[in-house]
Amino acid sequence: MATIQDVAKAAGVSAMTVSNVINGHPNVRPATRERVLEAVDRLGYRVNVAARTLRRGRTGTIGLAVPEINRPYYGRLAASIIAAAARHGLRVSIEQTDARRENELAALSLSRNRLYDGLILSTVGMGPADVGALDVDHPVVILGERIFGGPVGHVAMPNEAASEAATRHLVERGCRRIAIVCGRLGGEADVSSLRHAGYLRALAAAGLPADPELVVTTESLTMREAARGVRERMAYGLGFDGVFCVTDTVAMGVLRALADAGVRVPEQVRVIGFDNVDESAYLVPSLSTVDPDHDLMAERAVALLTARIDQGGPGPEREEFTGPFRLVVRESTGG
Amino acid sequence: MATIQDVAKAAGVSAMTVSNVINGHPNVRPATRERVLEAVDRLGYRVNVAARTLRRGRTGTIGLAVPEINRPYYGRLAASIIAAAARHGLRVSIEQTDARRENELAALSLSRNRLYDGLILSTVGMGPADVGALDVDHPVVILGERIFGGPVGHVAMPNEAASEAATRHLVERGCRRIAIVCGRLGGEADVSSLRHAGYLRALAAAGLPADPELVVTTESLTMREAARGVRERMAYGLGFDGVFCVTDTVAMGVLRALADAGVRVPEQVRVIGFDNVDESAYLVPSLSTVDPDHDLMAERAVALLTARIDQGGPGPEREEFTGPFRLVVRESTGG
DNA sequence: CTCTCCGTTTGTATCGATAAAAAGCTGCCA
DNA sequence: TGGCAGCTTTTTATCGATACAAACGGAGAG
Repeated sequence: MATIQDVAKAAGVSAMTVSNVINGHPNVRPATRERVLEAVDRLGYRVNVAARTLRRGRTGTIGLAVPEINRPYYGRLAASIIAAAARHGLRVSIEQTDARRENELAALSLSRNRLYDGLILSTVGMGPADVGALDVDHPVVILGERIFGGPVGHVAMPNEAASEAATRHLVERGCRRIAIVCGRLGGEADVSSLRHAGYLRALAAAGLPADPELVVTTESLTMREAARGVRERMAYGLGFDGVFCVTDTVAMGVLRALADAGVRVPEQVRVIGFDNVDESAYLVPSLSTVDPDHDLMAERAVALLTARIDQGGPGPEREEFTGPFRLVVRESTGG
Repeated sequence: MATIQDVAKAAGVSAMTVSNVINGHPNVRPATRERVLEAVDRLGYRVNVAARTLRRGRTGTIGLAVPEINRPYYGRLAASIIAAAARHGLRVSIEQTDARRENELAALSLSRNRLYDGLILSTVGMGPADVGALDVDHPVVILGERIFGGPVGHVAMPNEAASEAATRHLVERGCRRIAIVCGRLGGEADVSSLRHAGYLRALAAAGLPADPELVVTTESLTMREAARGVRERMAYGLGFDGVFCVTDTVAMGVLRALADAGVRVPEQVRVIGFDNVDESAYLVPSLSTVDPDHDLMAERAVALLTARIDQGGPGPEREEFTGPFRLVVRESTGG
């Protein structure tokens, strides 16, 4: 594989001149540039990114750590982030954490290896006890909830407001006993707790009682667990006429469980989700949901990160951005 | 940020000894190892991957280029590949090509920048004219179809056989006018053409005529295009009682279009897909499909790639692996 | 005809880690 | 006590690109 030295020799110039040409520096005579480019072409020279990285101290790559890329929401997110990063001239390397605390911590420390210029992390498993890990000395942006401190950027969804709007929509469509399907409620600032809070607010605003029996908690936010949770709940009879699902993936599990029980949607039960993944519009019935503008969130996350990268350190203080949302009404709530 | 030199100084040893400790080399006295580890810990030392890469000539990262990570099949694939790569001690960097030829070519040349030790590429846009681009001098594994030459590894699905089995399944369930929804048929070895061939074989074996009107081709294999294609076809009346969809994503679009037209599945029309993505089991009706064992394919792709990486060059000759498949029968074919 | 000045080019040092080879050290045996 | 074998540790050189400063060369001024 040709090096910059080889090119220099072939073009009859010094390595520095080749470097200057490659990097588009001014003050290179056109004739020289020509000669160098011709040699680059002839030898099929490609810059060695490792060497450049070592010298410059930048890798040109950012890390993205998500629980599992194989979930519609994270796939959607990753696609947007890769596109946004490309606009900033950065590549994206993906780590899967399986939503496990130790893997999230490992991702944080990996980015300390200078493997990435910065890290975008979707925390799910870490808790307040890990606040120390967020006291980082390199650029980090947390995507999602469970933030607790440290000099990191933070991009969040409008969880409470959007959940309240989604639940209110069910109320407006005539639902009186509205269930919520969510993950475990730890009382912390995780996705389920925040969205649960919005759900409660909507109930209160409508003057509806908050029946604990209508809160279905699952081990994880997967289709399988959601379906299982709803089936168990229905074993005691259909006690609800509306369901707010904390994610669209959860909603898919719920729709399946309702279908298995012969419950018609939206006639008997109305269902609404959260995320507006691509599949939601094509389900039968199509799924009403909250659309959080993934592209904007991704763009902001990358922008917050590049700002921190450009200023060299982790960034001095905490920065936050909460995205907008839009209710998308479809068949599952009587569209 | 502390370097290996700083650690060496702090521990009162040479940099080499620190390196030996870090890399778990034998012949380091336990007491020394202790001292070094203590210093590493105290200074918060992390190895600089760029420097290591420069010296070793390996990056420890492989590239994965797919059309769009935000499609269930590619998400599923990426998840498996990331897991498989992790088992081989490798990280994965993802590029999105948007199924466009020039981006696929760019991915091939990027991997030449020594950014990756090797590349796994899902070709969709490239054609036989680009055979020259595959005459690579570094490790490459092509995933999927449209292979045409060059010293690359190749992992393929059992397209024809599985498509034939899927179509035969429809025949066995009593379908007599079976449609296929696929992408453009260029006559080349792309996914649509191969699966279309399997479909034709099954029809021939069953003594059914191959009616060109039953071939619905779409611009791209997305839910949107598939739904559009089926709607257009049905504008002239429902002329089929079974549909073989070349991917599950296509099937989702088809199911939606059928629902819009008030056609009942499987009573009036039976539908089968290909890929067995996670969502398929939860659709209503749940989708019969072909399960190609993604984990195995991913493991093989990574194994082919690491073999090529370990032997230094692109690898001498062409290697192929075609996975197994399994028919998964669910509600959409009368399960 | 010589001297500056400025645009261009080059030499040198360096980023941090590690392979390979050389040098130190121990302990053991003759 | 000398010498050797075998473990440990250090020295040296290098991976390839680039920042910086110094050197070069040609044009125009005096």
